[in-house]
Amino acid sequence: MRLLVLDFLFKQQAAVSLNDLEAAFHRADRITLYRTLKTFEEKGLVHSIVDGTGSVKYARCEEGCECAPEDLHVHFHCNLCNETYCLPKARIPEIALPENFKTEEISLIMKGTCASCS
Amino acid sequence: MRLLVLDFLFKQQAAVSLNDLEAAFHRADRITLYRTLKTFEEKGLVHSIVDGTGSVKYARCEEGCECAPEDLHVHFHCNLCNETYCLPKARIPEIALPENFKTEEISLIMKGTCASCS
DNA sequence: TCTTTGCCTGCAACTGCATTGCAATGTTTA
DNA sequence: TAAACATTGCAATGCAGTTGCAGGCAAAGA
Ligand SMILES: [Mn+2]
Ligand SMILES: [Mn+2]
Ligand SMILES: [Zn+2]
Ligand SMILES: [Zn+2]
Repeated sequence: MRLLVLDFLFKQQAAVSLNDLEAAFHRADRITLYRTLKTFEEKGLVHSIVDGTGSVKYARCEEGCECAPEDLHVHFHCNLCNETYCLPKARIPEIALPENFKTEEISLIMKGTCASCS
Repeated sequence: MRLLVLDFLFKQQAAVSLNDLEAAFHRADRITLYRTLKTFEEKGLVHSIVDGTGSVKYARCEEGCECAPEDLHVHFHCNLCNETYCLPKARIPEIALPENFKTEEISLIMKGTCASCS
């Protein structure tokens, strides 16, 4: 099961929600798929994306990704096709914070119209 | 009711969730508070923040804010005190996107330790 | 003043996503 | 083979967000 899911995830262009997975593997139990995603995330195979649509998306991590701040990239959610894409080439720039703020994670979500939809 | 909530919101340093409001106005109904926030957001008095904690936060808009891309600022979620702050002085820099991506909204959430907690 | 109209509020119910407990099944290891 | 461990499926639960409906209140009109 996990191998099938991993294969599926690595073939996707866009990030995948639990519902997407369920639709692709209608013979597998929703909970199994849920735990599979959690396991993959824990092991650093995928990263999760909270894009504000209400359902968390998952996408594979780049080769050698540690999910560290320097590995972070922008995510883009298209309001037309409703897909969320990783933009690994759009790195998140340094942000100047007020005194004594210590950053551990950054999430940058852009919304609009993707290339396929425009 | 709305006047009380508006006054409360404008006094806060950190963004406020529906649960926060409910705790502050335990005599008011949860739904009324919910709809009050929605109304304020619709009228441009507050903006909502999806910080990935599972509950949406609300904070007042700056004077003259149109919630347009140029009004956008960074939000910071402290993992210790669990508060989410607006950082209106930390503007979101321009991000270079691939060809044909059109941006309508940007959300930049930073997580870490805030000044009060460090 | 009396009535109509529209807005505000509260209760109840419902949705959808995420999460956990537990038992059954399957797989590895001693 | 037997024990230990990992994976899966079912059921149930929690929680944030959302909607329908009806009563109450207050402004606007007759
Ligand atoms: Mn990504
Ligand atoms: Mn803000
Ligand atoms: Zn699109
Ligand atoms: Zn803090």
